[in-house]
Amino acid sequence: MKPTVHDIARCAGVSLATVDRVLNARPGVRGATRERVEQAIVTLGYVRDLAAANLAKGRTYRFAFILPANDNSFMIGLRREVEAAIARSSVERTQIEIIEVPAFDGGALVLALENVLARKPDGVALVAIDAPQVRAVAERLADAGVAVVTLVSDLGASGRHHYAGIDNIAAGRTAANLMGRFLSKVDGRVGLLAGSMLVRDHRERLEGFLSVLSEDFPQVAILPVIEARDDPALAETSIREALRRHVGLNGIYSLGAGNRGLIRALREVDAARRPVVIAHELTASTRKALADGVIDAVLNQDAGHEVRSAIRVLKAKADGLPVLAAQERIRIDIFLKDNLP
Amino acid sequence: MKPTVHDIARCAGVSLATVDRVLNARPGVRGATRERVEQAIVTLGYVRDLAAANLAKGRTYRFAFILPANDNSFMIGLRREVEAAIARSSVERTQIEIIEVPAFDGGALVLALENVLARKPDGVALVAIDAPQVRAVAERLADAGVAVVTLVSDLGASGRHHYAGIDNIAAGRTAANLMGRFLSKVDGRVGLLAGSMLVRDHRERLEGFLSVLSEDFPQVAILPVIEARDDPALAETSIREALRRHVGLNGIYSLGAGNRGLIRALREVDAARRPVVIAHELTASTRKALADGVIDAVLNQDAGHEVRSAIRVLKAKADGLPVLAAQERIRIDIFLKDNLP
DNA sequence: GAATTTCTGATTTACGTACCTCAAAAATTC
DNA sequence: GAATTTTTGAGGTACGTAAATCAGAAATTC
Repeated sequence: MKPTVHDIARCAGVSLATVDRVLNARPGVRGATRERVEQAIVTLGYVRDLAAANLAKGRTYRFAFILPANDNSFMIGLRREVEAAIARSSVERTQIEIIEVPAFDGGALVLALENVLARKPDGVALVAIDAPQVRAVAERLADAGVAVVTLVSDLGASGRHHYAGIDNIAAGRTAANLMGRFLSKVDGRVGLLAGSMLVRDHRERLEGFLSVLSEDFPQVAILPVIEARDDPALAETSIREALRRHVGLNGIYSLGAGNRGLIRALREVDAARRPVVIAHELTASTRKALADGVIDAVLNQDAGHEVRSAIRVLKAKADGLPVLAAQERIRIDIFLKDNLP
Repeated sequence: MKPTVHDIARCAGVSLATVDRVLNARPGVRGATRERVEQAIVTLGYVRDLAAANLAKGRTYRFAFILPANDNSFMIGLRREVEAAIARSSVERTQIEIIEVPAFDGGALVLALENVLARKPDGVALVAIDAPQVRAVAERLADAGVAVVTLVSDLGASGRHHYAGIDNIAAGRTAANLMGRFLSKVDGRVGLLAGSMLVRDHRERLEGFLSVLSEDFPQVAILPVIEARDDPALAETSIREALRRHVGLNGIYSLGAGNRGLIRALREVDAARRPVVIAHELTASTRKALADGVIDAVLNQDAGHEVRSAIRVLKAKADGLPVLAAQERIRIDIFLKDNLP
């Protein structure tokens, strides 16, 4: 039988009230007594029944999710997943608020975090921009006892308790490996389409991609990076132009979001002369492009998993519990046209 | 505020006892009254607080996991994950029993299932062999109110409530896609190494692989399938012989487990003349082979996720709750040497 | 050693649900 | 309409924990 607080009281020879004082770090227990109780807890192997404790406390976890007001499919999907979590909130004892901030705007993010700090929720999840000011506010939040989890894009280990997202260096390296092997011609020329170098995820993908390409596929030439701010229209014109200018362009790695424009530009090219294309995030448009053979591979992060994982971690941090690292690792999904879910 | 049983009682104008009778399907309530209560439940949007209910009931979920007594790394890892779940059982209100049966032995599996049926647990998870007799016992279990979940290898939709494993046809198709694209030579010859055609997962991988290869890469020739019963020693000699006999062999798809033997045989070949190799399950040996360039890609299913998912689903089924399909989808991980976790 | 402060024990209520008993009310049967 | 059965109400206890009160015991201070 699982030991309860009563068993501890009996084992330590103290009353229930004293056990409660020790367990909940309330004052009014002498050091010697406290140790006796802690000893009893260890010897009996007591673990607090979280369900019963939350019931007694009537606890609800208050969390804030700060999301960029981007209108690309991935961010829309991410928001939808947070909304789905809100719909489950009565069952999960959570109370989640979504805060939208302009995309790629460090100042706005800092302001939003400061507003959150004033309300002192149990935890915050944010799609980070890894600027020093952002990190500073994040640290103040952590100091104030608020659990901080970065989502999708990271902040560096110092600024947060946990990162719920993929390893973007590995993603870039994987893209390069696939690109190198899919390019049958040895004299490949590869173009790169990014969102913004302000966010860490894009920078890391680029870094990983370049390092593997130069190490393992030195014969492949790399063209200058095009930054399109995850904007479909901008991406479309840039790619169309690049395709026209660089006639030997036979590979494109799109490491950001907003692939609708890229795909539109690609569809204008003859199937036989289309470059090998690797993109990120499985959305309606990338899925269709993959099925049609316009895109060759999609690296994906599952927004639903990220949101659910972030909530689990926020809860654990709020309760001072450890997180199961293996369970919370967000994986890089690789989709070819044959393993579309 | 979340409505409680008290709110229902007040809203329906009945006593708490009557609400309880309706909620727990106890007899002694007139049809008209029952309807009034059900109406109140709907209008108030009541959802039973599972934590409180389980606390009151002192409930523990009794589950049985039937695993093949295979000694390949994947099955050992799977068992370890179930043991990890057992270690969490006091927190998760579960009581899990592991039952080992000889591998690839339908009769033994049937016997084990019948023993389980006699004890009537809340749920069973099994690595299935999809024989008619196995399906028949599984159906009897389901009829007896036991939740049945297949793990890793499926049984066909009729025999179980849920399948916690990857889509093996898609896995085979994916392997073929990668194989076709990785083989730079157009006149490839591909060898196939399987465990046993008795289990559905191996059959389905083979089916998917062959169909994509013949559709999209018709120039690739396929050699007869080698069945090695997931036995490393058997695999080693078979592959060594195949490599000697078929000098033009430049691709191998290992769709079963027990890759240690395959890898040993491969290491004897000159790096320059090694075939493109795609295998299943990330273990210590396949991981090392991947890092060393002996294997080119590994398709993996995360045993930890499968076990945790199976438990979540068994709980949901035991409580008559729906499962979140998106959350429980087990994904095909594709590992290259650049995205090893 | 008296006064004060600090600990500790005993007891109670509460969270939301399950499950039990007993009596009263209502409906049904004869 | 009396006897019977069925339905309903009222109330309690329990699960494991949190949080509170209040009295008394022990330690500390002067």
